Amino acid sequence: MDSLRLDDQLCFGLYAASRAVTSLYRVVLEDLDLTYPQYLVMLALWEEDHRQVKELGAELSLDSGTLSPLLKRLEGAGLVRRTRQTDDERSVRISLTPEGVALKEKAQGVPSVIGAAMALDEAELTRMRKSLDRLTASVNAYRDSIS
Amino acid sequence: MDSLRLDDQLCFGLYAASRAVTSLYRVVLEDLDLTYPQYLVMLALWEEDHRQVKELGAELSLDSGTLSPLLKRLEGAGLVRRTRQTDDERSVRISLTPEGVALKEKAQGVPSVIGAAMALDEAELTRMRKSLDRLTASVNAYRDSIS
DNA sequence: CACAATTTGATTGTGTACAACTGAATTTGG
DNA sequence: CCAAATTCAGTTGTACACAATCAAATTGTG
Repeated sequence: MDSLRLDDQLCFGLYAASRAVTSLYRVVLEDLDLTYPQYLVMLALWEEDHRQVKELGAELSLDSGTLSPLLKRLEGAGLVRRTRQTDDERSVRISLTPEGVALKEKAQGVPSVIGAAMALDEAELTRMRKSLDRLTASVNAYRDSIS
Repeated sequence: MDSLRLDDQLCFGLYAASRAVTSLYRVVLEDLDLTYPQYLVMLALWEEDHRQVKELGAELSLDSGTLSPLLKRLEGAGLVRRTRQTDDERSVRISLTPEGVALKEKAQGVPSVIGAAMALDEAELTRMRKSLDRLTASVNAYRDSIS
């Protein structure tokens, strides 16, 4: 299993599955004019509004190089507002606009469509999620240990 | 399980795991001066040399918009050659240079490092790969059916 | 043969990802 | 109290992804 031929069965599977899911979201989110990463940010804000860029980055494992332009696009679309915090001028607070809050209604149908497309039963879904979480943790720990 | 809160547990897990694995490859492939997608192309060519762009695209599910610039970078690095086919001037044949062939030796150690980092036993690895493959197939089929 | 449809790769434009760096603001150690 | 270190967001540069479009070459059909 250490050959260059079989090596990537899992890694490539992961890479392919991730792109497939993203491309499904592309179609499903077309109505909302959101990309998948933008949708993730909106999910985080619907969950808890008024977050620092840093907090969003920690939750989604994305850095400012990705989030800054993404948040500007969401601001351009009128979904969020970016305001400097008064007590700490370094940090920027991201808040939903009324339009951003309202978009949550339109997003209600998304999960069930995605769920239907995945066609996995509850047990397999749970098992997979756990495996993925452990995989991410292992891989990140290993990467940090060697670099 | 259809709430916006829980929706993305699996999808986000997939997204996060895929990025984590790619970031591990970034470190591991540093020595070879390859990105992960470039490594995938090299794997495909080590497996079978002299392939059309179209064939590589089919194997990796990547289109020419991704592959054309990527292959030019590999050509710039001296790893592959791009030649127009004489019998069909539309198609471009990608061939490994001696340097490209030689790089395979340096890549021998990659799979075991990745395998160690993932820390999954054989059974879980197999189960996960199968789940991912089925997931990809379901999701792609569903996407095609609605768009 | 003519010519419309298809195939193939390239190009353009948008949007992530992420490393590396910058600059301003804040915190901390002495 | 103040210089050094740290934090935070933003910017720059490189490299995917992928939709849309294009041009050239080939193929199928009448």
